[in-house]
Amino acid sequence: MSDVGSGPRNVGNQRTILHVDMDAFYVSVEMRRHPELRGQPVVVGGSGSRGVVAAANYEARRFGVFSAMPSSRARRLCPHAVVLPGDHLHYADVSRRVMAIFGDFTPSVEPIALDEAFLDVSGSVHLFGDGPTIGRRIRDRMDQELELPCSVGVASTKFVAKLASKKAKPRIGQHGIRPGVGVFEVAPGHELEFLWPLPVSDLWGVGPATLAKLERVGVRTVRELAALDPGVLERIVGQANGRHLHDLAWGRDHRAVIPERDAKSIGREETYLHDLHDVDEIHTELVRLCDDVASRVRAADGAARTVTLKVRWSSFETVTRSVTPGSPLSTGPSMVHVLEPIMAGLVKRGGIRLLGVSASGLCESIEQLSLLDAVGLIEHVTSSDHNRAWSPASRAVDEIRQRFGRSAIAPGSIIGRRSRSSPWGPQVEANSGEDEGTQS
DNA sequence: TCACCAGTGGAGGGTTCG
DNA sequence: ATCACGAACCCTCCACTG
Repeated sequence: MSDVGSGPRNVGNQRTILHVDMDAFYVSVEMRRHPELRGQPVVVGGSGSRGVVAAANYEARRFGVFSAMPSSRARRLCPHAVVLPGDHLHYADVSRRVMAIFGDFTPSVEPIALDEAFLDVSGSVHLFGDGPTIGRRIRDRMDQELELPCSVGVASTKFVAKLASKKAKPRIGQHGIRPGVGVFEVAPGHELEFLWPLPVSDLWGVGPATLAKLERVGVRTVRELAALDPGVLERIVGQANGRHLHDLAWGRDHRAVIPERDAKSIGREETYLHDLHDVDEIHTELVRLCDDVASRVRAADGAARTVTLKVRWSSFETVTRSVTPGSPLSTGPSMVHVLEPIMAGLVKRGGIRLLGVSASGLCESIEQLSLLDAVGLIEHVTSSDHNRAWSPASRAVDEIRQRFGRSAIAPGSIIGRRSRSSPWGPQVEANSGEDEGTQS
């Protein structure tokens, strides 16, 4: 209990980091379009039995409904809640305007999700005022220009700023919803005072598995974690995680706000409303997923060194199988070609609940089919031959889609079928007449 | 030829986050 | 007591190389 909170240190090169988090973002966006829903419990998310809640407003949270909760459970807890399917494209559009407002205060904006970002405003304080002042100005603009509430955390490090924004949020009390303070600052030098009473589960990187390991050695608060010998901690939770957590418990976090970073993997997975049994149908889904992943890989001007297949059976057992062929892939057919044999070995094990394809080891694309390669194609078809053979066609597909929309062209085997899924699980079948009406 | 070692990279699984 | 999806990162095992 010695030097905690003994005043600011190292003020000279102190950074000022903001963490801005929109309150119940998806629901708040929906409220602008449906003012009549104000005051009612509203949930955005998958409506089918296999979906989850993407966002719940505070009225719904009073009934114990939270994001990531299975929709079936949410319905039990709050049967009268209004459930909206969610409109990801619209949220992404609003998110761009949110990020644009952040950009007016600093060029150093690191989006974490559609509704959340870190801002390094160290260089902006002489223009707009100190951290809390900038936080208040951001909240005002969100309110005036977008009618969206948000909470702001201010601190000298990213992870303390993130915890601070949580403190600023509205809360569910015994007497209903209590508004939050909106902006919460942890002043430089007061980090440990703020951190140590918190439960370890509040730390970034402590999920259910790590929490269980820490509880086994009697660690429940950040203070207790800080007191643990670093070597012991590393043995408990692994080297990288141990070092990281020990640093966080002592308020050390040197990670910079990074405005843009290249994606390291691109993937797509889908949980089906009904388990897949039919081999042809499974093949069709594989083609669709590969087509989707490959086109996004090409959109990033890249190719994938490794492709991974993920299968979840109805038993919920899940496996991944990855392949790294001789040369990088950027076309759907070439990905199907390398994954098909693996798929064939897995289909026999019963109904399939989920299929996924992901591309990793992304690198710059390699181009063109040479005459020699074309001759070689006849002899033995490798995945790279496959890839080069399909490259020109794939680029043509990209152009058509760019001009006429995503659904204008598709591999022959998947024409007439389309995904019934959303990012929050399969929807109920009712609206299968006119979905995908979001092409503009 | 054998044993050992260090480094590397793929594969497969797990954890975490929003 | 049956829970999505997309992405990042970590760990462990293993094969290969020198």
